[in-house]
Amino acid sequence: MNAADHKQIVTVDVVLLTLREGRLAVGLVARENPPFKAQMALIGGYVRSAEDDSAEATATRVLREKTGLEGFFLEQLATFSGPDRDPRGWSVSIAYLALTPWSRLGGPVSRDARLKVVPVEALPDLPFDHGQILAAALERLRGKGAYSTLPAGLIDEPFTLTELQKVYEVALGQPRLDKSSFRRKLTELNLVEPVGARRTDTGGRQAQLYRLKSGVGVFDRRI
Amino acid sequence: MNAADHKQIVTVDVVLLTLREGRLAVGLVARENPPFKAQMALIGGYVRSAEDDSAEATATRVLREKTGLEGFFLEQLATFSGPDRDPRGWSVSIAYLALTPWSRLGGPVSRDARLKVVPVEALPDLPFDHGQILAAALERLRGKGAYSTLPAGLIDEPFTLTELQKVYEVALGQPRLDKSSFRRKLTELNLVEPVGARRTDTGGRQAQLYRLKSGVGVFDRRI
DNA sequence: ACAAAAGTGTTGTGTATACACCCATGG
DNA sequence: CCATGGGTGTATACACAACACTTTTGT
Repeated sequence: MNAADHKQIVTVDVVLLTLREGRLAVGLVARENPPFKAQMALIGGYVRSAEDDSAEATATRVLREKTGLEGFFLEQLATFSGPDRDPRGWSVSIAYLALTPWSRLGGPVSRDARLKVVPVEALPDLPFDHGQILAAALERLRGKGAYSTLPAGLIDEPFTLTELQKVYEVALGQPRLDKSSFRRKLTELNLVEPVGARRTDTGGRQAQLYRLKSGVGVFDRRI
Repeated sequence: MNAADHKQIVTVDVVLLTLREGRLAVGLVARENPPFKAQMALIGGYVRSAEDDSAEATATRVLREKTGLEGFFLEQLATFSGPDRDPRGWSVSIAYLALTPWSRLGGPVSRDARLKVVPVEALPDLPFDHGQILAAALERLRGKGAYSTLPAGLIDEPFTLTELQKVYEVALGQPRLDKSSFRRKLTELNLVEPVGARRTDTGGRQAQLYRLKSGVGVFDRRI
């Protein structure tokens, strides 16, 4: 075993998903350096031993650097590796899924022209194996979204149940969930709790606002 | 950013699980080198850029080196990282879950005295964060086992349905699954198919033998 | 009064659980 | 003919999807 055997490149890539104008969208940045300079890519960067306490810390840091924000929902996805996925050499990318309401990106985005939030149905060609990583993220959202409150990370709290249902429909790729079943499950499983306000700007009857009871809840039944 | 920032250690650790005498057990090897020399630890090793085509290839290789065998069921678990988990420095461990029937280990194990298969209820202290990695593996087995044929990787094909049910009971930590429901689900969801032989060595009525229809099947209902 | 959106009931269909029962084989 | 383990049927309770219906608000 020679010296080169220990020189793998270690990076983190984050799939930052949000819901923009009713469509699932992903945050991409123009790459500043080669390879693939100026091409749109997932938010990512090298792990820095000196400042990062874990790969998750790297994810938090690169998100802060590219969006100016912190406090995203963040979950490890999977790790991609091999000699060919990066032209610089044998590389490891620890991939993360991040979720955010669009309202948080609406402001700061304008300050950093490099960050673009692109609908997943209108993606440019992505460098490295970022297409695969994004596919894994969407599959996780669909899969885990069916039995957890994961999709709630895509909108602001508080929300109305109708709003939340629309988020689930988009996240799961299901055109129409049943209103009655959806509400019963969320309330009976104690996943949401009402806040003392109602939404008044919708035209019809004023809707009760809710928030999640405790972070991301996972349950055994499907939504 | 200085040069040390790119010098993370990249390793792979494999949680090799099997079913030994009715109990869940994990394959451990005595470490040959410091740190923690001679202590029992998960099967693992450095990623070697020159010979490994991916982290999964590293997992396959270290399994071959420690057990003399190939062809295990293998699935990526998660990646553990940080400055403190390994005294040698900032490290990344890509963890894998491997499953095997005990019969495969029974033979070659005796050839390599370093490999021990230890019941998970009688574990020694493990080095690094191997305790955490093992916990993640058991949780994956329990979680995914409830809606997939994952636990079948713990026994030989062909098997009787009673045998398979016992494996599920141990893997999921459930003392007693209902026989009728278990059988109905496996057959109605087309997960197993009968082979043309029956088990004759059980005392009572001869049992039909089955095998999995197509690798590890995942389904939406619980077992 | 009407439209629009929120929110609730009702009903048929299916699925799970628990349990009892029958079948085949060896001693 | 009894013990042992394999294999099947059923009844009750529960969960779900679909759909209709009622309620509240703005215009």
